[in-house]
Amino acid sequence: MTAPLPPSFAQRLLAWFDVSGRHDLPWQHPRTPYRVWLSEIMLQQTQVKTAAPYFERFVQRLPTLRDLALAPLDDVLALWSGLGYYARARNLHAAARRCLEQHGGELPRDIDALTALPGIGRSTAAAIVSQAWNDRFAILDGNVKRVLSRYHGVDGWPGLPAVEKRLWSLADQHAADPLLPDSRLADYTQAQMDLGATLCTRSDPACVLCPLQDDCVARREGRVAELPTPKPGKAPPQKYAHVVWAEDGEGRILLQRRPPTGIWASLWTLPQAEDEALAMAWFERHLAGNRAAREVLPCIDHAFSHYKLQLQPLRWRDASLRDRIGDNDDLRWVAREELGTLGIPAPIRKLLEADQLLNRNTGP
DNA sequence: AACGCGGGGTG
DNA sequence: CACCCAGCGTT
Repeated sequence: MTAPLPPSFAQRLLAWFDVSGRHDLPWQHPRTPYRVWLSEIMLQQTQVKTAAPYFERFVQRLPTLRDLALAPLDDVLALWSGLGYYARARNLHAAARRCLEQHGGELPRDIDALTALPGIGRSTAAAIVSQAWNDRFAILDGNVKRVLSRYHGVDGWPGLPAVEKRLWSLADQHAADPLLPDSRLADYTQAQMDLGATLCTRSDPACVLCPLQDDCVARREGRVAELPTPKPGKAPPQKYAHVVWAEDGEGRILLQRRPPTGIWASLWTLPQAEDEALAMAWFERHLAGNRAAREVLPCIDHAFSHYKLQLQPLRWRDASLRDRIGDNDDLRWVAREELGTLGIPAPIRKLLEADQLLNRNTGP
């Protein structure tokens, strides 16, 4: 069971809408089922400013559902040209023809019959019946997802099924508010979209003007900029490398300073090679000791913002630098006690210090 | 569950 | 340039 919602969500939204909502959108005058339907289709993934001129031209050329159904598809596509997502136009045309055949030339008022028409999903069907007939159905478009994510502090990308389910549940609860009058479902639907489009915008929302600011969870917790959770980016590429862990007879570790730019710039780390062969070659080039006497340690996984790195440590004990390559500024033996005084990448430090801990606990 | 569709706006 | 926008249908 969830706690009862503040009963004033819809009321405050409506009071705000009466004063500050958008009342002059082309499809509001007159607000007929056909015009509402057409506007909702045009506004799928398309902003009002972009769609408005297309809407005006479309209804001037095809003023009724019957005109649309009887028009050649090519005419409809021509009116759509430049709007994008042309499947919307094909679906619109097909749906109009089906209305002519199956629904007496009218758009059905039944939500399931609407959803069965091509191009009309759950949210669009709800937007149509609520705006055209004041029927009590919740919408959940991008605007409402953003408003509800912030207002209720819902974490997670709204595209995730579990998150979307939660948002639908919240939208349904608000629409069921008994303080939301039967006569005002059209305005309530429009008010949510107006709030999302004009105040509760994706970036830099105008919270000080928002009618919901007093009990908005994101506002209270300072998480307005973090919600809704952005769509996860493409999986970062996985990269691999080997690191050479060489110790001398006294247990000191050979560390190398990274170049001044790039990842881990100027930090001290284990010498790194792109693959096993290059790691072996690095050992051969710089170190004297039994090349074959290496330990293959468990891999280390580390995530950067733009890629993931898996490191394969190879360890040699009792190694020494070849005579002709002595200590220099970028390569040095470091005693375990010194590790704390150097800048070392977290995963490398963890690797080295885990070993130190192990030696202390189980060593002779 | 993931993807394609698309032109336009935005940081 | 990458990402997002009054989503939906397909795979």
